Amino acid sequence: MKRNSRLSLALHTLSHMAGEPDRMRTSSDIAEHARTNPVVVRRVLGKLREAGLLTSEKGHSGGWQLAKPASNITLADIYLALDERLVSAGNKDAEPSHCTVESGLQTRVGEVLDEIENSLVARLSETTIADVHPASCSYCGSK
Amino acid sequence: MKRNSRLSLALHTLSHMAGEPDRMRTSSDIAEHARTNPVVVRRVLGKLREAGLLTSEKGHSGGWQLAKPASNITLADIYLALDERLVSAGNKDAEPSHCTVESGLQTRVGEVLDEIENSLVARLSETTIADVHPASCSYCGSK
DNA sequence: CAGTCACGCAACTTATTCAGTTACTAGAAA
DNA sequence: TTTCTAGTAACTGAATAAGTTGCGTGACTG
Repeated sequence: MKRNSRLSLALHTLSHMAGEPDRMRTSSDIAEHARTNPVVVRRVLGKLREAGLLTSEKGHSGGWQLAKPASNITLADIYLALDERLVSAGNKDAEPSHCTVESGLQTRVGEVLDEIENSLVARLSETTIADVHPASCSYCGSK
Repeated sequence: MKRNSRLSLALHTLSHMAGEPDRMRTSSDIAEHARTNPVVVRRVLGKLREAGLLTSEKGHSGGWQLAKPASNITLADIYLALDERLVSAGNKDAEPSHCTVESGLQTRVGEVLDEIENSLVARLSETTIADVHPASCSYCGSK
């Protein structure tokens, strides 16, 4: 795959699920649709389950389902569940610099990036899975 | 270094320059402050020069300078100059899917990610280098 | 003019990340 | 008991990007 594939895969899968919330999907089904591998799917969806967005069941007729209505799942939920930090890179080691100006500036740059990161999450929280795949979707026979 | 290092390096360097706009800085100076390599610095700053944010001069007393006032350089300018696409991953190959629902959904997911990307750039355009390193910076003797 | 300094650039090396893959275990239903 | 599915660990391979080396080019200096 390519960059941002986790977020893209999650978004894709959950949007699919939003179309038929009652259907149980196996990781193989999902992987086939997303053109990837069942293990990769389980890895990504596992994070979403930990965050309470999905449920999974083992055994016959097992698989994955949304844990709550699509309109209650925002892109921020997904983003945070995946531990993505696209902008601020999670305030690294930050070994203190020799120079005071340097140190102060490093801190300031980190602050600014954090602010941007927060803005991004705020923006993501304004869109739900239901917005990505509206009930009026012309491709789905609404069942 | 680590992830997002280009954006971080650029931000750091330009903020530094904002403190003393008239000073000519060599890539070695900058690399030392940023704890990295002169060639890496030139690679990143070269992109910013292409975008008209910086100027560079060869030879004795050569180096790098801001091409315009710090308050006229936004984070979006930097972000775009670096060709970063943190969110939308730049609408890849997109081989058409067999399935109509699939294809429509892929398109839709791409649209959503593009919208988020645009929001991010809009947010970045609200902050300038001067905001990152204000003239009132307590660390710098304002000269 | 010769020497030095700095950018420009290409090529290579190294480290990291992550998707992909294989193989196995555990649990639930038929 | 068989089968189907998730869960997980371990490994592989590709891609990305930083780091490094070396050399060319242009500009200032003495």
